[in-house]
This record gives sequence, C-alpha cells and structure tokens, in this order.
Amino acid sequence: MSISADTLRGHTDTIILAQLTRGDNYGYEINKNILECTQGEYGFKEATLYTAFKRLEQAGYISSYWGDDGPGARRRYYAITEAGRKRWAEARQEWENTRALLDALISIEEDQSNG
Amino acid sequence: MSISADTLRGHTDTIILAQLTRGDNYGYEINKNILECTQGEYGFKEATLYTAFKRLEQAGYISSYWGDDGPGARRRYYAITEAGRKRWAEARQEWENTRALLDALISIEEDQSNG
DNA sequence: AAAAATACCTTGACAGGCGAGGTATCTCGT
DNA sequence: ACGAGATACCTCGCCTGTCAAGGTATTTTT
Repeated sequence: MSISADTLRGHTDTIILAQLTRGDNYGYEINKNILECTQGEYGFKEATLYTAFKRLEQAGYISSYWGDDGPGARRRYYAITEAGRKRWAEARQEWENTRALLDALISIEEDQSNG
Repeated sequence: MSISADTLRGHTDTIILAQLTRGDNYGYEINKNILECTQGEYGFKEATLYTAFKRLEQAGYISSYWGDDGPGARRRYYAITEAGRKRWAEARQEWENTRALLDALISIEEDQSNG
C-alpha cells in the first residue's frame, strides 16, 4: 500500500522539524531518513522538500548554512531554531488532536440498526 | 485548539463516506453530525462540503435525490453506493497506515546522544 | 571523457479548501 | 402581511501545497 500525497499534506513541515530535532542535516539525507522511518513507504518529492525548506526558513523555524566537507556535491545544512522547537511542540499536540478527531470520524461502525 | 484545514485535506471524502454508512442524509445535517463527533472542534465550510459531494458523486461513490418532506428548505439527500462502501473500506485501511507512519515520523524523540 | 551518483533549485500546471456572494423556503414576531 | 432570521443549497475566483519536468554543479567510477 502506498500513501497518497494529499493524505500527508499539512504534515510536511512537522515531519521535517521532527527530523531536525535529531540534529543538523541536509536535504537528501533528511529524505533518506524519512524513507527509513517508514520502511520505504514514504518520502518527499524533491520539489516538495525544497519548497518546504524555504517555507520553514522564511517562517524562522529553521536556519541554513553551507557545508563543504562531504564526499559528493555541496550540501546545504539545516538547523532547527528555538522558534522551530516551539512550533514542533505545538505541531505534535496538533497531531495528537487530529489523530483523535479522525479516529472518531473515520472509524464509525454501521452498528446503528438493521441487517 | 483548532484544526488547520490542510491537516485534514485528503480526508474530506473519507469523512463524508463514513457519515453516509450510518444511512442517507443531507449536507447540512451531515456537517452537524461531524461537529458533534468532534465536540464542535471541526466542521467543513459549505464550499468544501458541496465540492466534496459533487466529487464523490462524479466518482460514483455516492448518489443523490431530492427530499421534500422537511420542515425547512428543500434538501438533497445522499446515499453511499456499493463502490462507495468499497472505497470507504480502502480509505479506512489507508488511515490506519497513515496514522502509523505519522506516529513514527512525528513522535521522534531527541534521545540520540548528548545533553 | 562519458556516465552515474550526489545534491540542490526553479517553473508551471493542477487540485482542494474556502471567503464571498447568491438563491429559495419556512418560521416567528409584530 | 411584512421583515428578519434560520434552514438549505450552490457557484466563482483566489490561495496554497504538491510535483512532473527540467536545469546546474560536483565527485566518483569506468
């Protein structure tokens, strides 16, 4: 089973912030970590990923710097800011709330009446 | 705490299908039920709701008919089809999967190393 | 030197959510 | 009877996030 993109829409930024709480990292590697976390079931498309980085940086939730010690091409590293940590805590709460809501809304059983 | 719209995007159709497994119903009432299920925390905007009905009907997941026995204005009732029930079963599975994925991705603790 | 991998970035099209605005019917107070 | 408000449905146009496609630069492998 694969995950539709719209299903995770709205969680993109939260997922990235979560990854960055583990330490600074760069885009490609972050996405690989996400794929690992989900046993290959989900990863961002590049365009989505870099759009999200830009959005998060403009919001002040992450900052970035160039690192040049890697084996491959140049890498832009991202770090979560204080504001980002606060946002992440909020987003985790929101996810708890959303999960409860959707459980209530989607898992309705048709045990109302006749059969 | 309020729920951001994007967070539920992609679940709109599923929520409506779930409501219709309880029996035929019309738009306004469906939305009221959703508000009840969530203790007033979440309901669709009208534009979103009717867009979704149209989308679901075009997909063959629901059918509609006019009912005229109500106390207020005319009502358009919706009924879930066989295809809709199948879709709903699928969507429930997808939700289970999505929930597991997001739990794994969002609830990462920063217990990796130093402090 | 060519190919492949790593790594980053932009553009344009598309789809869903929704503010704003519109229509019709019924009920209630005066 | 009249206006206000509730019920109920519908549409238009904007905004935002996703992503296919295409592009750039560096390093390693052949």
